[in-house]
Amino acid sequence: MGEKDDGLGLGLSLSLGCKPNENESSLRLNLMEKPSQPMQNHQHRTPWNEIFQFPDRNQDARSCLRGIDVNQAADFEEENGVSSPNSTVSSLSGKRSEREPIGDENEAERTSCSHGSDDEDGNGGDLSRKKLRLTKEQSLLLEDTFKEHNTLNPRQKQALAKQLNLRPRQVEVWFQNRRARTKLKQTEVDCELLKRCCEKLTEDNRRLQKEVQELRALKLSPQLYMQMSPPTTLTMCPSCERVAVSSLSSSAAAAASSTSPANGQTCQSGPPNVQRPIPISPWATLPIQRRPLDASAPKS
DNA sequence: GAAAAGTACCGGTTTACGTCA
DNA sequence: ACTGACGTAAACCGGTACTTT
Repeated sequence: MGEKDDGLGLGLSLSLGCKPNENESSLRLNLMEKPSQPMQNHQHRTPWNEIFQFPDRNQDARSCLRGIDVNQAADFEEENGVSSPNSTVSSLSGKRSEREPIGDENEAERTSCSHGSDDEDGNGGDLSRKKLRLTKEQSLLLEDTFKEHNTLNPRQKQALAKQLNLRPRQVEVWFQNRRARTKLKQTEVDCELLKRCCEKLTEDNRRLQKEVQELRALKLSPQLYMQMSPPTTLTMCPSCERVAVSSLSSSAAAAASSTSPANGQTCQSGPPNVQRPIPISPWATLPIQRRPLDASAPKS
């Protein structure tokens, strides 16, 4: 895979020239569950109990939907091989089922859904996997835990599973799916943002192309060319090719006459010629036409 | 250091379930 | 009441990356 963006950390940097404070910015939804806390890359996993500690350990004081002290609860599960990703109901799954300890599933078998009875631990006679919808309370607790941290270490998984009356594998799957959902949502938002940026750039491009066309047309008709109001976009010194400011006012034109002399003069770094203002057209600083539009133009 | 095993995660897919017309 | 389409979410599969032995 390589990128290992770990779901929420979608690093789509949308720096396509969109101004950061434009409307697009407000479009960006805060789908990152923990934006200030980068998702733990599983290559450098930090033990959850180091970075995810609930401040209040008094569980009785909280609702059951808030803040499991997994470090305490995990003690109950300590004896079970913690980190085995238990497969679930499917007896058809091959390699995962092989390493699934069957014994500890009995308790969590009932997922407080009405279908729990025919679950048969996934190894019974029913070959079809039964999908057990989580209850509202289970989902709430899972969501709450996910907001605290979107990955679980084995201990946390065990404890959460214990609290939820689920299998650890179910908790693991839920977290995986939840990360995938979050990433998908973030991707959708990013796509929308990119789309807007693209539309804006397309519009800018269209406008600039139109302006270029107008300028080319005007250059072919010198009379109009001299009477034209200055261009709204960039101008350039013909010799040094330095870009001047846009629209030339009279004073700016005078300044431009001193810094960007027309008629083949270069803008030498000398004292500006203030005594002899050169009457130039506002187009005097047009960019050099390196590729003549009309190669058959008179050369004199 | 190389190889194998174990583990955790991810993307993609399958499938059960709930809803609605 | 039944049914089929559809969306959602639970579960699975194969692969990758990393650690441990």
